[in-house]
Amino acid sequence: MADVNVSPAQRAADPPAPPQARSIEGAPAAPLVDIIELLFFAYRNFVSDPDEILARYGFGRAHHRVLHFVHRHPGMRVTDLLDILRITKQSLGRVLRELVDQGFIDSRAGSSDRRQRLLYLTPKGEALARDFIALQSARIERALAECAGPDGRMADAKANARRFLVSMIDAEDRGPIEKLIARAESAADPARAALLRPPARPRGAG
Amino acid sequence: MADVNVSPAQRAADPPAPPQARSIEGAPAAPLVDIIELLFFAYRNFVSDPDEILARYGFGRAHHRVLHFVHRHPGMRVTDLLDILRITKQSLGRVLRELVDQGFIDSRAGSSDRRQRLLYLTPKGEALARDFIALQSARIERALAECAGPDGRMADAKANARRFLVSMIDAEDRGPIEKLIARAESAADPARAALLRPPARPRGAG
DNA sequence: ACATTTACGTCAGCCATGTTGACTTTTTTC
DNA sequence: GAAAAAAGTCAACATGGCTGACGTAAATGT
Repeated sequence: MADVNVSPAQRAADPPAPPQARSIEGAPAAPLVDIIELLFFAYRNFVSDPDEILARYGFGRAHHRVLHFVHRHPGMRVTDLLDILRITKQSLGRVLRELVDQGFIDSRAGSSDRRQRLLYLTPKGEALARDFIALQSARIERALAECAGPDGRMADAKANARRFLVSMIDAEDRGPIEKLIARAESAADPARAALLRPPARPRGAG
Repeated sequence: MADVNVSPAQRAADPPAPPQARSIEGAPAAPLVDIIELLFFAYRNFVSDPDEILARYGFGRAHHRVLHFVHRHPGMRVTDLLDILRITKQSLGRVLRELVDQGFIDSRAGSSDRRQRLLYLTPKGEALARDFIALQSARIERALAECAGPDGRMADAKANARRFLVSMIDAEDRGPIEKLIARAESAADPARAALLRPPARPRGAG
C-alpha cells in the first residue's frame, strides 16, 4: 500500500467537522466500522494474490473463479457454475469460451443427459488452479499462524475464522454453501456425491 | 442463494475425475480451501448489502466506497482518497463528480493550501453513509453474536475476527491501515490527527 | 524572479466484466 | 408430439477499472 494516510494538513483549521456518527436511534453504529474496513482491505489483498499469474495468460478474476470451481467440482454442469457464481449465462459464456479455447477447460457432453456440458480441467488447468489455491492458502495459513501465536493452536484459530465467515453469510445460503464445500472435498468419493438437488431422477436416458 | 448445488447427475458415470489435489511438494494445500471459498461467499454477501439503496440513487459500489471514506475522514484530500482506494485519478474523478453534482459531497478548497480540494459529506451524504454502515454493521453484529454464543463474550468474538482480518492484510500495509482506522475513530479530536505523512510543513501560505 | 513540482481536473479511448432481451439447437420430459 | 430444460449465441449497453495527454492554479525550491 503506497500510502493509506490521510494528510492531517489543515484538519484543525478548515473543517466544520461533522460530529462523529454517534449512536442514533439506539443503534451501536460506530464500533464495527473497523471490521467493515478491515474486511475491505483484507479481501482486496486476498483477491489480488493471483493477479500477476492471471496477467501472464491475459486472464482476469472471472477466469480465476471459473477455474477454481471447476477444479473443485470436476464434471459440474454449466448451470451449476451459474448458480454458484450468480452471473448470467452470457457473462460466463465469454470467460468459459476463452478458457476452453486456450486449453484450460475441457467441456464434454454428459452421457446420461446429452444436453449437458460437463466441465473438467485439463492438466494445464489443474496446474493453474492449484497455483492459485497455493497462493491464497499461504496467505491464510500465515494469518492463522499469527492468530494462534507461537504456542499456537492453529486448529482453534482456523475454527474461529471459519465460524465467523460462515456467520457472515446469509442464513439461507449457509446450508447449501457448507454442503457445497463438503461435497467438493470428498469429490474423489463418488459415493458421497448425492446430497442436494434431488438427483435429477435419471429417468429418460438413464 | 438460488442454488449453490452441483448436480451429482452423472458424477459417478462420466468422469475421469482428476485425483483431488493432494499435497504436492510438501504443501498442505487442500485444508484451507474452505476458508478461501467462505471468504468469497461471505464477502459477496457483505458488499451486496448496500446494493438496493445504491440502486435508488443510480450509484454503484464505487460511490459507496468514496462516501464511506469521506464520511470517516472529513476534510480529506483527493490524493488521500486515491491512496486508500488505489485507483486512478480519472476513475475517482467520475464517481466524485457525480457525488458532488448530486449533493452528497461538498468539495472546498483548502485554506492553507488552496490547490487542495478537501472533501466533506453534506447532511444528505452523511445520512446515506450512515445507512450503509448500519446495514453492514448489522450483519457483522449478528455474525459476532453467533460466534460468541448465547452466553457469549461478543468482545472476544470481535477480537478474534479482527485479529484474523488484520493478519490477512499484507504485512507492510498493516501499520498504515490500523493507524488509518484509529485516526478516523478519533476524528473529532484534532489533536490526535498528526500521525503520519510528515505534516506537509505548512510553510508557504501558512 | 523564475523554474519546478504538486494537486487537481478533464478529454479521449480502451478493457474486463457485468447486465437485458431475443433467438436457436439439441435433448429430455410429460 | 408438445413442452421444458440445457446450452450457446448475437446485439446492445453500463460500470468501473486503465493509459496517455493536457491544462491550470498554487506552492516550493534556487
